[in-house]
Amino acid sequence: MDASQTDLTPGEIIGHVDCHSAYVSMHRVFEPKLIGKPVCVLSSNDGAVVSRSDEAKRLGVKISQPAFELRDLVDRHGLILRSSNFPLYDCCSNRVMKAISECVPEMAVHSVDEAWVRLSGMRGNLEEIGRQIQASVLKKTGIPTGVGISRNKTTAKLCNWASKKWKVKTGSVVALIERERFEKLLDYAPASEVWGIGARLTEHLSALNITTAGQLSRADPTFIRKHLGVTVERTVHELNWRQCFGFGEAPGPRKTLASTRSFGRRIRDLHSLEVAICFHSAKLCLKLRKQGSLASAVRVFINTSVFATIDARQNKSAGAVFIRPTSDTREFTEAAILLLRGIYRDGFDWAKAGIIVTETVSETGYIRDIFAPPERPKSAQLMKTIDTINRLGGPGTVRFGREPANRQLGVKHEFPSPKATTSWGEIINVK
DNA sequence: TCTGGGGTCCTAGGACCC
DNA sequence: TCTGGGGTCCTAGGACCC
Repeated sequence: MDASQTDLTPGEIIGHVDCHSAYVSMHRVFEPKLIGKPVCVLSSNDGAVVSRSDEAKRLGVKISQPAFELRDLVDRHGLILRSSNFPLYDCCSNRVMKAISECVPEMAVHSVDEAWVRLSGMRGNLEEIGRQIQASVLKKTGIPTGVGISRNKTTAKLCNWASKKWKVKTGSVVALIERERFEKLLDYAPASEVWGIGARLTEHLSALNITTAGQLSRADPTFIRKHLGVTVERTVHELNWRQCFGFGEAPGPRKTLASTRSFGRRIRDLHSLEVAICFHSAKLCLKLRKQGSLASAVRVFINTSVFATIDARQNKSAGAVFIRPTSDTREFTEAAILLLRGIYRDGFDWAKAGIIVTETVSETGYIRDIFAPPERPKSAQLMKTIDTINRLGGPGTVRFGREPANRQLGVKHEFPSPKATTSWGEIINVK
């Protein structure tokens, strides 16, 4: 019965801030000539669109559209493409988050381009506070944002949706903290725009004659829980002005970690897959050490393309448990290679490979298995030394023999942008 | 020819135990 | 002809997010 909702804390005010066309805006900061032009950022391997400017949207470009369909727009309408540049986004994201946090008493990062802010108890007009956040982030980082302010996360996000829908009229800030005004928005907004309602749930809801956020808010929570699960029930409660999703202070270390990649071309031999697995292994062990975790369980997978014909399609995976959890690249790689050899089959066009650490434990304070083999001597010192060299000299400065020399793993990257934040040679020049 | 990567939470179902 | 029931743990898969 209980969906762990609580009645609204009196005076609770939650805001949601996100960057407009995040990746495109971040490229524009360092390449101002892109401002006002139709621009798309592509996924790794230049596969599909992950971010597009308003101008590109007006040309009809869709999120997730495959890049090869864009050629005509590039030739005839001047559409500009950029390959993704994750170090750049990390750097910009940190600056945006810092700028937001300087405006509010409490902030929680939600994703690379979104943050929650708690405005409860702040004095003054809420819409005005939203505009101040927006102006401050723009001034300090050059990134435009939208702000939605309401009573809980779900309603704040819906307000932010409205701020984009009526960008000009609202100046991309919408604050609705009275229920009556919010209900008008509920009846206008499609159910698919509610946070937590994706494509599949939209279909299910539609079959139940629920197509607007307002209809969803009036659905029977017990019925919803029975048919669509407890998460959607919580969403219904939140639309009804209750609070089910906590503000979410700083999250702990990640429980699962993954490193996966599609290859730029198909792979048909075990050796090439081993090279890729060694690359992922080194990357994951670095991630583990950075967050102070050890891997206690791991899974390796190899897949053919999802677009391959049925009989040419294979998804293979195998997992293992570490009796003594580890973040030592040598041990981890050995285990991963053994798993890979167990699942590899000749005669298929492998398109993607990866490793998922399915279970982690804290470096300090986990209980040792008395039958576990002893740790390799000086493991921690060796890993620390490697990490220090690679931090100073750049990723891949020192690596194990089986790791690939080319850290791109043959991925396509045809439309690079200046490495303005990571390379002295390409730093931006202000005249 | 060419269609991302990295997370989260929840649930169903099988294995196993007593 | 009869053929338990309930708990826990694990895994796979579904659904979501950005």
